[in-house]
Amino acid sequence: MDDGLNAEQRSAVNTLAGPLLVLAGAGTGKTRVVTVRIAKLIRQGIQPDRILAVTFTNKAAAEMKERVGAQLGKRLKSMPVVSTFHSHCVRVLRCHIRKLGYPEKFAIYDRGDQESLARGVLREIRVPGEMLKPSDLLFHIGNWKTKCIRPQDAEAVAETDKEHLAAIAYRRYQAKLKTLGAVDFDDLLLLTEQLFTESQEALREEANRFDHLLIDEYQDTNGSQYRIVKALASGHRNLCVVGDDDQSIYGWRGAEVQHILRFARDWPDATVVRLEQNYRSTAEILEMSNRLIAFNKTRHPKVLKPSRSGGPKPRVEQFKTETEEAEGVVADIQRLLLSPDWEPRDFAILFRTNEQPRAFETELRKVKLPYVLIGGMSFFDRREVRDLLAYLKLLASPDDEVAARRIINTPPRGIGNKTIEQLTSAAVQEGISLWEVMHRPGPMQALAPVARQAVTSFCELIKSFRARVEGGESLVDITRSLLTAIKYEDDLTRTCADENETQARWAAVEEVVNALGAYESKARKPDLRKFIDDVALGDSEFDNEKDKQLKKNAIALMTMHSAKGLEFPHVYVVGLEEGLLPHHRSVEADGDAIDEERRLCYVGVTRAEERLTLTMALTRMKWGKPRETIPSRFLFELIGQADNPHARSAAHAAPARPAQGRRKTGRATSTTRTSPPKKTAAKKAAPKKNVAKKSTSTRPASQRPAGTPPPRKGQRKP
DNA sequence: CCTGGCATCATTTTT
DNA sequence: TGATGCCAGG
Repeated sequence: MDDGLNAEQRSAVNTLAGPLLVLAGAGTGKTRVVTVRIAKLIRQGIQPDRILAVTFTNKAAAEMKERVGAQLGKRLKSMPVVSTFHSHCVRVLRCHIRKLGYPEKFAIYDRGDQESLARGVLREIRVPGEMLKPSDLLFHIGNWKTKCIRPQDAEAVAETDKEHLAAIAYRRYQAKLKTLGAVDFDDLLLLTEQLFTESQEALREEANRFDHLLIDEYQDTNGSQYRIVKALASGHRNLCVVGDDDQSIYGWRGAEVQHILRFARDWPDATVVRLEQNYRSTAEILEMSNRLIAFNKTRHPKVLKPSRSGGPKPRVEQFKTETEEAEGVVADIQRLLLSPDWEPRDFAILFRTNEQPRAFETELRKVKLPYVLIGGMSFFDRREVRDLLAYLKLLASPDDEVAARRIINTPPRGIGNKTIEQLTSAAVQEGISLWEVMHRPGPMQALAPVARQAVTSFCELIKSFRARVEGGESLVDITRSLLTAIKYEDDLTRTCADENETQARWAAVEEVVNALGAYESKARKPDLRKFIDDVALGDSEFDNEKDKQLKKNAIALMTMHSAKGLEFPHVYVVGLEEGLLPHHRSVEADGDAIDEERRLCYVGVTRAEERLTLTMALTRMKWGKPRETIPSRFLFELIGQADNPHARSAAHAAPARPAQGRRKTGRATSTTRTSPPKKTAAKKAAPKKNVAKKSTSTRPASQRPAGTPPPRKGQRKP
């Protein structure tokens, strides 16, 4: 049954017991190995539902489920549990969170909710916006949470004024979450971890639920996840982790490559299997990729070996502006699409930041090529979607203050800021929720009669619909009638500039209703809260939509982050410029930030199966102003001076470069390049490169001005 | 209380 | 450039 597996893959599949680390390079058939392995476990008599596979994204989970299903046929009574960390933690917490003093029906706050909450907290403690913005606060809280620093300890570690302020706000934020019976994304992990340390009973119960634990994308686990994994696996020790340290791109979210790097130390009897045979990309693409990633200092050494030969050479293209970059790329795609070999879905344009796709979108629209913009959590950020979800949340959990605030006066029903202010301060004083305070005679009497009336009827509205939910009526019906009751469509008509916008927004509302309908018809026992959880965790019907989008025959536009795990015949990695691909935040940060950017770039280029195009713009609009750019250092690393005369000449020219500072980029690290690699040269003139091996090992020291800040640690191991 | 206009502000990646 | 916040007028 493991026919067609190579030796490496086979050994990964056959090590069924004990700790196993699979170091799977890009395009080495990792998913296949994992699914075959799971299937094999089941064939050996392991109960499917005693296997827990944890993936990083919902998409990956869905895919894995599908493939395991395909391997085994549908006649299984149960299926392996495939879940993301976050979803699994929700499941665990729903059972045990009482032990931590939270209500069983806790609400999950997404980013938008967090922001509202943060805003409220800052208002309450009267911190003016210029001293600490909600996003700043969340940034700090996020940092602390990923480092497991509790609110009460944050002040001790705070250094700057902002941090001290944030520490105070953090206490309040966390306390508030708790009284509201809500948890944020980080809490899901943090609380699970806490649960496991505080309750042996809960830990035992959860750990005993499975005999085999499998973690995909292990390089992206953060501290909490790492400890949760350890806790769950230390009993049976049947832990299989799969990942590629070279593709660790979530350090900013607390992921630590160290976890995968030291797996063998954590589990001394671990088997380590390397998958290096790449089935995805042409030899030349791989050569570039290998050469690039070799500049990173800390990694499990591995070199991807090609199985494909031939194919067009990877190209580097340089344009004057980002508009021309978009035009150039799109024109190239258009040209290729003339051939019957390719269709739109074979193309992907990968970028670093979310402002980049704009130019490509307009261009693609202009020439009427179908495209999909993946990611960009735009859908849930849309006003109308958030509004409707807030109503649903309020129906599901009465104390959801953030939701309440959002829709208490949407559409306008005569509850203005002043009223809300009064109610809030009363709630703070009495230490109760906004919802509760609306039922206290005292604070209510203090309101102006008109406002009081408005508040009362709002409460009635919510209560009546909540009763219908509890009565078990169809959620879709309830939602439809709710939308009618609040005259939401009228409100949209009123507030939108034109009819198109109204329609678009209403369509989004309908989409939510449809998703609810889909959920309702699929779920055995539909539960509004579960639906809302799924939406918050990105595990909803919407994602199926997104997946369908990907399957739509369209050119894919996405960030390199969201491209992980995907592959396309034609890949355009765009915006290879200093400050953009090594993002300036990473350039300024010290430590391993640049290495992560390099990994990101590596992820980008290794998506390409057939043909890779790297592009950059010589000037790029920033904040409405055109700004000169500098070619990304990765460009030089990718090309490899040994292979390309222009890259070589660039390297030779380098000694001149330390005479820098003429271009006022303000950063000492900037290399004052005057002649970036010429596209034609890179494209055509590249001589046959049988010298790749040599070129990987030596990055001329001269290429980077000596002694410039980001110390080149890029010495690769022998 | 609501709205629209003006100013200001900040620019990464996402479960 | 675009998103958001604040203020003044309705």
